[in-house]
Amino acid sequence: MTTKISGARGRPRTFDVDRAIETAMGLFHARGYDAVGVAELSEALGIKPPSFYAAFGNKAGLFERVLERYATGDANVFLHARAQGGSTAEVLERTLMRAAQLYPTRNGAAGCLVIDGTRNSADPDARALASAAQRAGRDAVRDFIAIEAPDRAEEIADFVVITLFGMSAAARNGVGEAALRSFAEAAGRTLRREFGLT
Amino acid sequence: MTTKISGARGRPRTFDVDRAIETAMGLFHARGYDAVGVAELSEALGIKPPSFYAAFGNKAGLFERVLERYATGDANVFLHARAQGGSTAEVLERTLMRAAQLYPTRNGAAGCLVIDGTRNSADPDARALASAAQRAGRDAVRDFIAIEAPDRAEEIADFVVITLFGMSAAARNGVGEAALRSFAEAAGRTLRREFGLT
DNA sequence: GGAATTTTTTAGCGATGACTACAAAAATTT
DNA sequence: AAATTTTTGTAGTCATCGCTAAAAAATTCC
Repeated sequence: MTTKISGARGRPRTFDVDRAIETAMGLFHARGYDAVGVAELSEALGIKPPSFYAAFGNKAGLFERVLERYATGDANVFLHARAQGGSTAEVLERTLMRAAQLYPTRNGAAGCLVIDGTRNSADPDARALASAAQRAGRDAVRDFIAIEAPDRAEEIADFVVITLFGMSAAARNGVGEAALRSFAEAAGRTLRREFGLT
Repeated sequence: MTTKISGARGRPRTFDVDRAIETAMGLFHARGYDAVGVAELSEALGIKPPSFYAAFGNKAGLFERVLERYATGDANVFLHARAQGGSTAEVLERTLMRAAQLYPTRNGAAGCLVIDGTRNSADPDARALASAAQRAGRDAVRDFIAIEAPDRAEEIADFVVITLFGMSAAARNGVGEAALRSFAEAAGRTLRREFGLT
């Protein structure tokens, strides 16, 4: 159980860092950053706290890795919606519809980890990490909108992110996919009607 | 400083319970239930923990009093919007506009205490109290909508509360009144266009 | 095989969480 | 004034928080 591919010296790790990040992601997503302690994380990862700190530095260090993984995976609804192409309105509508599919409770986790993972957290480091990830996501949406509507990009981006905030909070409160879909569809129509997007 | 109106026996209280509830409301609203400890609450109230527990039973007991006060005051945006009369759409639009005015950060607190005060909380009692208050608010909105649109009351109530969720989360993230207003106005127009309310 | 390196485990650190036993203090009742 | 009732402050309780010192264990390099 200790065969390691890399030729690194020293005693090899007995756990998979990538799997550990996935496990931690599930816990943080389900219950929020503060509510998941290092003791519980270590237990879930099958390691002892010193191994945890040797691998990730501290709790916020693991959270940073988790957010990085989260933001580059399927959970980044805008990134994947844009990759499918189409008009500005089509991409934004698809973004909202992907959120409606993704946000409802699955394996105990609901909503968006970046949006709600550190809400009410008492840890400034964790909050800053989530804030940075959120700003990056918002900037990507705004820059994309600016291609078609540079003058109203900020305004439209606000509308999209507030819509996602509502859907994430609702999902965390147990609202189901059908209601989220209705909300997303209504918001999509508003993007065309109110902001004149095509 | 110990004159008491009531003819109750025993040593009189040296602090005002009503003022204590207001102070605690501000702290819970600004930072969330879990992030405000009993030690900090006691300090802010100018009392020692035993006086705290004698007066409120426990931390959740104080939170219950806080929520009761919050839900019967100006923070209950729907209650006050309905009291001003008007059509269904007018009352719901006014509800959203009041939220846009009320939710931005004031004295460190932002958004809605009932919606976001226990988000990610590890305390099941506190979560249940906020859930009950939230359900009561939603039921009031739904019952009001049902007078004009009984068949679509649930659907429209979902739309309204998800909109409020988004505005509360956005306000807690620092979004200002102007952006909240735009969002509320767009949602108000959706209520008329999509749901045919007058 | 011995030295060097890295991760592991054991066992705990100090700080803070919600909460409380107990007795003194301050009021009313008799 | 004495008894009763209630609140007060002192000084803790135990559990959990994030985190770590120290040494044993498991690998590679020479």
